[in-house]
Amino acid sequence: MSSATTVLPGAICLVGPTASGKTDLAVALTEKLPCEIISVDSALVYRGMDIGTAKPDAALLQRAPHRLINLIDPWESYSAARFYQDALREMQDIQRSGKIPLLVGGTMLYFRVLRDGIAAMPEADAVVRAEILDLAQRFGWPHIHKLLQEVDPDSAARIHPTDPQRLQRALEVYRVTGRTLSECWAAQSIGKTGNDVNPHYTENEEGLPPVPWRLLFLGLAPSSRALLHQRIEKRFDLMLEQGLIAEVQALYESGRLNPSMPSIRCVGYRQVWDYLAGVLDYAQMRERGIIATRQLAKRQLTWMRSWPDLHWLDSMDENVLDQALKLINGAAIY
RNA sequence: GCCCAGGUAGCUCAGUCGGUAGAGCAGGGGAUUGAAAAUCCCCGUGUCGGUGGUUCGAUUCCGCCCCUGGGCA
Repeated sequence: MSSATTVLPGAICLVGPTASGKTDLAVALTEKLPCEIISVDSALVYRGMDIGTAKPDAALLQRAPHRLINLIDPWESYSAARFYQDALREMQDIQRSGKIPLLVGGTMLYFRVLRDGIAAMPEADAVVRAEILDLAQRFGWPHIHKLLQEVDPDSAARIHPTDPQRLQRALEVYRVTGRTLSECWAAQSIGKTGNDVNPHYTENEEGLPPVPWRLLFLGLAPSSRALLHQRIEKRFDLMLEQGLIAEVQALYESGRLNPSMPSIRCVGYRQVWDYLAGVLDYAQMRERGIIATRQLAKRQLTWMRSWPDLHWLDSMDENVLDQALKLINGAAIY
């Protein structure tokens, strides 16, 4: 068992809620260890969305390059499965250069997909989604739920009749493949950790397995939630000062975007969009932006609390860097 | 000082033709498989401003008082 474990290459995963200081710690780590950063963030993938996503600026990127940022335009969409393939490719590339991948971010589903793998399913199908959406708008989502119940009762039992995103996806998978979600999942056993999987994995119709890497999870969070909230408020105001509104205005005026798109649903962008559309006044926009960021941080912390083998680091501790190095050395990641 | 409109959950408010009250937001908990910074589910006892009166019973009707906003002087 342990002999199989030792052949696996190691990677460091630094996770934390928004505004916890992940980037600072990651950059500091690159200066102490032979590692390279891979971003694990569903918002940093968008080109032209810099201020509101707290994307590292050019000077910082010069010092510490980040992979998997600025991949797509805001009218496109990314996916967890695409992240898996992109991240694995970058991890292997970093490994070949003799360095350690340092995966940094707060998109916990992406980390989860690396850790557990993902079943073989079709990618998003714009035409089928539009058909389902049209039906939903005419007859309501509970009607979609009934349709799903007829073809995939397992999923219908699991998905709430008012959850548009999951209902749409489940019915989409069935209409495109003729297979139910449960059937797709059954072909792929998930829930194992990457540490236990056979390194000689293959990508096939059974889906993507847990990545054949030993993943060391470091969780960065401030010791008090009040402190994090303070930081979030300050950072949102800083974004406004730095020109968040102008950044969103450019997107608003591009004519290619609307508030139902994933990019415009990002925290901050959604609220400024509503401000530009006259739905919110300035004070409401600011308040809701801050609240939405706090709620995001809370959801991220919830994921982290349930994460097995997560090593906690206090972002307010001045010796955070030493603590992190100690954990990495202790895990003998290289 | 007078007139008007209000004072109900942390906030914004609805409501009770008199039988002690409920939405949204906030907050808490939980889900989470190709949009995840997304999407959804569950959780609501609060001297109904104070005080007297009418009443079997008042947050609801009436009187007085206090507070807030607007108007008139």
